[in-house]
Amino acid sequence: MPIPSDHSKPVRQSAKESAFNQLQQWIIDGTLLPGEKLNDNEIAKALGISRTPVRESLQLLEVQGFVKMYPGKATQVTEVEKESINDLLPPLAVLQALAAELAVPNVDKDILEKLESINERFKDAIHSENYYAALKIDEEFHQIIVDAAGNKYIYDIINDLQAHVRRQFFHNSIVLTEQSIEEHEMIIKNMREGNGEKVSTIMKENWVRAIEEFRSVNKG
Amino acid sequence: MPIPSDHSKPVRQSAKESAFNQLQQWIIDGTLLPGEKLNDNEIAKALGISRTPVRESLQLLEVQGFVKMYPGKATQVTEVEKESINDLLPPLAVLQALAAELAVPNVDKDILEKLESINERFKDAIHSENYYAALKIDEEFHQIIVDAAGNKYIYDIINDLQAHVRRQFFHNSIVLTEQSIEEHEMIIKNMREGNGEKVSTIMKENWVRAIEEFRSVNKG
DNA sequence: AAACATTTGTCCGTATGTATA
DNA sequence: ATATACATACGGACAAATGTT
Repeated sequence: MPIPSDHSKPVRQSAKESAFNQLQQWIIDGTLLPGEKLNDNEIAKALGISRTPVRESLQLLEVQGFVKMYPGKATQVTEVEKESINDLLPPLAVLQALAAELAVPNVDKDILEKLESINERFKDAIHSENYYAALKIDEEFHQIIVDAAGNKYIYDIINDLQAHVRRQFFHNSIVLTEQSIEEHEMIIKNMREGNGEKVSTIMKENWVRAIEEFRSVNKG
Repeated sequence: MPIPSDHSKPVRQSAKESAFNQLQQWIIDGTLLPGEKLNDNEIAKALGISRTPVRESLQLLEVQGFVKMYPGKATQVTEVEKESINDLLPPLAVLQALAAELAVPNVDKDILEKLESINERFKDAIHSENYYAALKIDEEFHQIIVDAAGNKYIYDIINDLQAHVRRQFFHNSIVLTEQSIEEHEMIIKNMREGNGEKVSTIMKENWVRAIEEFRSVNKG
C-alpha cells in the first residue's frame, strides 16, 4: 500500500485559534450583533472548550477592535458605526497605494496573469450582482499586490483593516461598482509597464472614489 | 478637610497590563534580547504573578510582533533586523502624511502653540545630542497631529509602528537630525495656513528623508 | 448599608505535544 | 525506538470587583 504523498500537516488548530476564528466570523457577519454581551462562560460551553482559550481569543479580538472589554464588568461586541467607514478607507487607500508602488519592481509575468484572471472573475461577480463574492475577489486582487510588495507591516495592517471593511459590508451594504473593473485593468497595465508612480495614483483614486460613492449613497 | 477635586481614577492596572507594559519595555530597550527564550513560569515568578496574565500579555506582544510563539515548543523574542526599518518607515510615512492632511481642518491656536513649544524642546534635545529624548519628543510632536486627525484606526496603527521604531533606535541607533527641526517648522507654518496638501507632502518627505539617511549611514 | 448575584481576573494543577538522550 | 524532561495549552476552582436588591 502506497504511502500517501500528501504530507499536509493537519495544522493542529488550537482551541484558542478556532474560538478566535469562529467569534471573528460571527462578529463580521452579524451573527453576534453590535453591543451584544459576550459571556465567556456561555461561549466556552457553546464551543465545548474552557474559558481560558475563549478569554484569550476575546483579548485578541479586542486588539482588533471587534470587542471591548470592561474589566470586571462585561465584554461586548463593538458598535458598527456607518461613519467609521470614513475613517477606515483613507488609511487603507494610502497603504494600498504604497503597496502597489513597492510591488512594481517585483511584478513578473506570473503575477500579471493572476491579476488578470482574478479581474475576470471580479467582472463576472459584479455583472451577476454577487456583491459579497465581488468584495472577496477584490480582496484577492489586492492581496496579490500586497504580497508582491513584500512588506510584513503593510501586510498585517491591511489584513486588519480589510476585516473591518468586510464587517461594514454586512452591516451597511458596501458595494463595489462597475468602475472598479476598469481601474483594476489600469493598475495591471501600469504595473506591466513598471510605472510605479502612476499605479500608486490610480490605486489611491480607486479607494478614494469608493469613499465618495459611499458618502453620496448615504448622505444624498 | 476638603475632598480632593482630582477624581483621577487610579486606573486599576491588572496583572496582565502591567506584565504587558513591563515586557514590552524590556523588549524595546534590549533588556530582553532578540532570540531570547521566554519561559512563562520564570517570568511569572519574576513579576510575582501567575502564569495566566503572563501568557495573555505574551499573546498580545505576539500580535504586535515583539515575540513569536511556537505552540507547544517555545516562545521567544523576535529578532531585530536592521533592514526592517526599511519596511517600517514607508507605511509610517504615508500614514503620518495622511494624518497631517486630516488634521488640518481641526487645527486651532491651542494646537499650534503646543506644536511650537514641543519643537522648541526638540531643538534643545537635538542640540544637546540627547537623541533618545529627541526621539520621544518627536513622537510627542507627531502624536499631537495624529490626535487632531481624529481617526482611531490611524491612531492605533501609528502607535504600533512607533513602538517598533523605538526598538530600532535602541538596537540600531536611529538618530534624528538637525533638519527635522526646520521640517517641523514648515509643518506648523502650513498647518496654520490651512494648506493640507502641502503639509502632507512635507510630512511624507520628512519621513522619506529619514529612510534615506538611515540607508546611507548603514550602506555607505 | 450590606449582603447577594454575576462577571471578570487570577491561580495552579494536569494533559498534550516536542525535543533530546 | 523508547523514555525522559520540559514547555506550552487547557481546564476548573477561587478571588476580586461591580451592580443590585
